[in-house]
Amino acid sequence: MSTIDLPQDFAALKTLIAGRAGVMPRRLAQVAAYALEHPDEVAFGTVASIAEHAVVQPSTLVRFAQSLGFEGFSDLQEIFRDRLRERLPNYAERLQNLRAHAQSHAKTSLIFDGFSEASEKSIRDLRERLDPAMLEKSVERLSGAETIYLIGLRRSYPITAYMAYAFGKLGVKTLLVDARGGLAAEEVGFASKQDCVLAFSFTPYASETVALTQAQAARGIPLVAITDSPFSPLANLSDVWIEVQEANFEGFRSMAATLALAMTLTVAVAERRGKM
Amino acid sequence: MSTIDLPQDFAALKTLIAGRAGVMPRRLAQVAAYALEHPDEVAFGTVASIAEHAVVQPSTLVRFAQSLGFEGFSDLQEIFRDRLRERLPNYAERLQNLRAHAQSHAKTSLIFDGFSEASEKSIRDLRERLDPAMLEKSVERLSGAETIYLIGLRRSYPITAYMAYAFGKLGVKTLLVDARGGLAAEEVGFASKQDCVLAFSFTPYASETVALTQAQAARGIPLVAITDSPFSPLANLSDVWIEVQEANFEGFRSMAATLALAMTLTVAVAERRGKM
DNA sequence: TTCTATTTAGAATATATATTCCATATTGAC
DNA sequence: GTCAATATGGAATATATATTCTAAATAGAA
Repeated sequence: MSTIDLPQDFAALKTLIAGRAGVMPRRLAQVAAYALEHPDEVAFGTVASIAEHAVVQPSTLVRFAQSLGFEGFSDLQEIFRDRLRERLPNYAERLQNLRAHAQSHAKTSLIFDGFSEASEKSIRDLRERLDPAMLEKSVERLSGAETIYLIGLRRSYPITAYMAYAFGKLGVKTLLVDARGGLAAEEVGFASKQDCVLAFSFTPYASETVALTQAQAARGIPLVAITDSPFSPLANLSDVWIEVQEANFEGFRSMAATLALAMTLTVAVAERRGKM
Repeated sequence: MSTIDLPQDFAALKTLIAGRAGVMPRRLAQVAAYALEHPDEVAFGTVASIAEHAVVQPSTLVRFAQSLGFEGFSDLQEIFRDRLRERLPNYAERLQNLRAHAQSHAKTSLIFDGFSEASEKSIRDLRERLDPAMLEKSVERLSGAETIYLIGLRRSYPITAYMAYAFGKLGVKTLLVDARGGLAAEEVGFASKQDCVLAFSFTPYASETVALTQAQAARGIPLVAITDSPFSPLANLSDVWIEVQEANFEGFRSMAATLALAMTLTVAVAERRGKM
């Protein structure tokens, strides 16, 4: 059996197994049925534990994997694990798959696919993980502010730039702190305790963002932080902070989840303001 | 340490780790940060492989787990595995819960839901509609340029700001045309036929973007346009243009699809450049 | 039925993996 | 600075795990 037509993802594996369902020896068919019915067990279990559940011998699992063309059971198990971790195949793997299936697509489309998937995954993850109470607290704090100071550099700058624009249209007073004129520290220095700082920073945390935010926190200016880990230098500066982790493709992190969150904050704050 | 207060699920684990983030020894903090950032790797990896990725010794992982009260690393790993097990089958359920929960509790969560769905829909739509041939042409034209002039104002400014940042990191020469100093027309006037203009504009097309782009097209500068309709004033300025329609929530259009496209162009152009 | 080709069970083995241990390094209090 | 307490690196070890192997069982063809 050649290595070329090995299934690379769960869908392909299912197809392969379904195609052979009729001509499989009894015990192998038993394994196949169990595997498709309990994919989680297969992903996490050991050969021994899975064999026990499927009521076969451990060696049967190995033979099953080999009969599908895998070298051993571990290779087959990887497919089940990838399914759970929703691993986005990287560019090189995509190209390989493409060649294997001889479909003629454009290379750039693959890259677009990758970024689309990263965006979708990021949003899905944040939907599951976002803490509604903390979101509410953020909106409350921001809507209480006279002026919102937006701090975000490098990768986070597009986010704050968007918010400055949208808040502007909605009549919420903001100050976009950028490092352009080298006056960032002076600008944000005008913030008072009636204002609020909204800071964005992600690994590797831009030192200027961290320094500016720390300085304001030390002065007792209310702060809302958006960052990617409890270990972020922004996380321990404020009791109100939101964790956002973006998936990446080829090392380029999506911004889709952060942007959706930014839009949410913008609209929610404007709406609450309007009611007061 | 007693066994009683051991975290039983991922959320509790995160809380526990976040609480100790400040008072953790260096290497243990390093493990904690890695674990929260790459929960999938921790779920599936071996002590050796995880240690390698986190750049610590295998024994550090065991000590980390023990410092949290677990008997060994394997017990801790179970929490990470449970997290993945729960997710896939219950996803639809969780979404429903989120909606139900949001309705009773927090209005802001509903807004976030709305923006998430708009983002997901936008990306899905673009994946279906994007013409690979036109995408390829865009990459070709952009990668042939000496300098890429990025034009995008208002809602499109975050996109061009992102591209300017990412292109910069990748060593591709760009000029971000913004209206800050009122010098946009002069800046973009330096463009030559060896360069390329990449313009973004969506309804209602910002007059300045349209004017700047028209002027350059009239001078014969190569142009790639990203816009939202064949009737856009940008669409008939260039034979190379891409249509992107974003879904909106409460009148606020998503930017997820445009951003995924922008990332694609950035990476594809940089890659093609690298090969020449 | 009889014979042959497959398939299977289970033990044996080789490999991978988590954990422990201890000498060395680092940190923090005085 | 000095000392004690704590943390770390890396080798050693015990354990778990996948895989292989062989005799026995089963199925299929004549």
